[in-house]
Amino acid sequence: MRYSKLYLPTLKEAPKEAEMVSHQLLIRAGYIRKLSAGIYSFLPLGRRVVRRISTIIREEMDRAGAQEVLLPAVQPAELWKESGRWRFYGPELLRFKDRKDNEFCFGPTHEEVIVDLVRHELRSYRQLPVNLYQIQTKFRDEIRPRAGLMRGREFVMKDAYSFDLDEAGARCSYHQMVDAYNRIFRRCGLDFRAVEADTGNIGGSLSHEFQVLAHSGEDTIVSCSSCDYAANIEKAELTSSSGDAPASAVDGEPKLVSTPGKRTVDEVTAFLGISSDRLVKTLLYNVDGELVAALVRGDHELNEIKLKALLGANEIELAAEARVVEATGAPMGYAGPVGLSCPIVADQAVAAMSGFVVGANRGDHHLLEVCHGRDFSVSRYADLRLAVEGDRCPRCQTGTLAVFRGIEVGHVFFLGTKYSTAMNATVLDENGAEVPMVMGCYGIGVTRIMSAAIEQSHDADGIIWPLPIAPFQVVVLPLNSDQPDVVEAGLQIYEGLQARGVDVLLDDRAERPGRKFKDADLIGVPLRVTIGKRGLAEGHVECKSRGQAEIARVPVEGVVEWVLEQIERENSRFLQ
RNA sequence: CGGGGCGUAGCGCAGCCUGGUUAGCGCGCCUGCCUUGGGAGCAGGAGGUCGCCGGUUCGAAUCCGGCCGCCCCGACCA
Repeated sequence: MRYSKLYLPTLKEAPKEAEMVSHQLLIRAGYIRKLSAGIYSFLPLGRRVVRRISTIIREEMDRAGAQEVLLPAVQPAELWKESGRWRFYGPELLRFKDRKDNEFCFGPTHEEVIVDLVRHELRSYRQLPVNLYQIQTKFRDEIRPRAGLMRGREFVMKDAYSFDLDEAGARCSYHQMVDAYNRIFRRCGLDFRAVEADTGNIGGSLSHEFQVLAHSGEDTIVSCSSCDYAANIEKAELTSSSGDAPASAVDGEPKLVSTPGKRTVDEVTAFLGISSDRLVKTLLYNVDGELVAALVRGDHELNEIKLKALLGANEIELAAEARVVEATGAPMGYAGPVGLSCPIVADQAVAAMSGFVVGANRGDHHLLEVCHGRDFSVSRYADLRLAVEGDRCPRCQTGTLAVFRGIEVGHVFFLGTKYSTAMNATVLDENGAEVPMVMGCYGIGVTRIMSAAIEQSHDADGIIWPLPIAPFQVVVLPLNSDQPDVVEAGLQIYEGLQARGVDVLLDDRAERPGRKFKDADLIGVPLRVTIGKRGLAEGHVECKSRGQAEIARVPVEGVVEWVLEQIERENSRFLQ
């Protein structure tokens, strides 16, 4: 491709709306433009990256035995009513009516459509397993779209759905997808982790997320220092360590102490001169309408997902201030378990404590030397807190957990028969019995990968694409557009590379060198061939990798080989 | 939805508080000259419903009210 013909508007300054690096660079480097909140156009460069990523995904999905389909984006409400999600999906589902007043939605996901497709055709266990996937645009009316492609409303997603006769088969399909995903993200040149994940509202029992490691990631993940355990922090289990041995109550009774104006853990512990692990936080939750108190040690954070699971609740939220005041008889900040009438659950670490500090359910007062069992009773102890750096690994019990930030680029779910049962997608098994197919679903955020790759790989000058997903593999810069020999050499190298199947961008603009360098760095093409008149006079050009400082002087006739070698080397790094 | 901020040329911004000539600046764009190893220089030029609607006023980018859009934090998120 010749730069002079490329629709590639680059910007010197980032639009103020972009805060995150990947967002700024995607706009500045001419990959995307915003149409509306969370809705973007992809310019040629952006389109190329989407295509590169999609190609890798297709190759690996096909290799894993899945087959590509293309499903409708617009879906009739009837299907969603059948699965029950028309009611449960909420405002994130973009709904509208056609001219005949029939209800539709723009698909945020395609379980309903795929089940409908398959239930009419798959009738026998002999036809299973089947795994169908598609790559297409989804729309989710996010509460708050942000960070460009990272959390858009409209986005490109690969979604796959597997159908098996039984659970064992479905598990096999699931693990095939996990393998395929590992290959896909490795081939995309991403530094990522597969982590155990919460299944959220989609349901099911087994789930993994694929998280690209980046400081700016929205998700927090933990991974073990010695075994391969890794999990989203929402999901990370904790076992009670030896330090958490149950404490026995000592004789005595709580002491009421005045703590004027001290509400937060920090304020109270500083005021009393104690460390925060000597205090127990009392959090009042509204659990499906009922009030429940949850206790965690002062230096710990409650994990709401664990609390929700423990209580088997549909909906939990921190109780509103008025409710807290009503239940405790005290202003916010002074809640405590002693004398509370609602059920009390506590983190297992609290079980190991005795003689601790809690709120007194009285304004400006706390209680010292409180013991559970003696001063109040806990209906259940459980693992309720958020994991932190250094916690013992729940799997191997020897390693410790490290905390990372991640960007979720893929998510696989073992669905079971939730949708097949709801929508009556059954086959006959070998005994002639009608059984619901066992499903799995597997998503990859194609456009989000673009953002994630940039978050992970950029510098002050711009993007540094991993070679496998770069819009071009090489950029050729003839620096002096007024020197026929320089222009001619550039053209020869360009054509030579094209002849070998290399995706090459020739900067044939009559721009000054500085601008060509700046643009090349900004758009992030991994390999660069620079042709200057002085070097050319000596028969060489300069070859460089975007992410590295070294410049190799290569004879003009050796450039094509140099590039091919680099591509070969890069690709082998990323599997293939 | 709660909190905060913003909307003036393609992009980044000033002007608004304290109303008053043709609404400025930088980048980009066009023409010419010049220049060609890290976003050059000089000269000339084009480009604006000041987000929208209404109000106050002799007069509104500026003051008031309503609405819309966008960004950030939070809640939320197969």
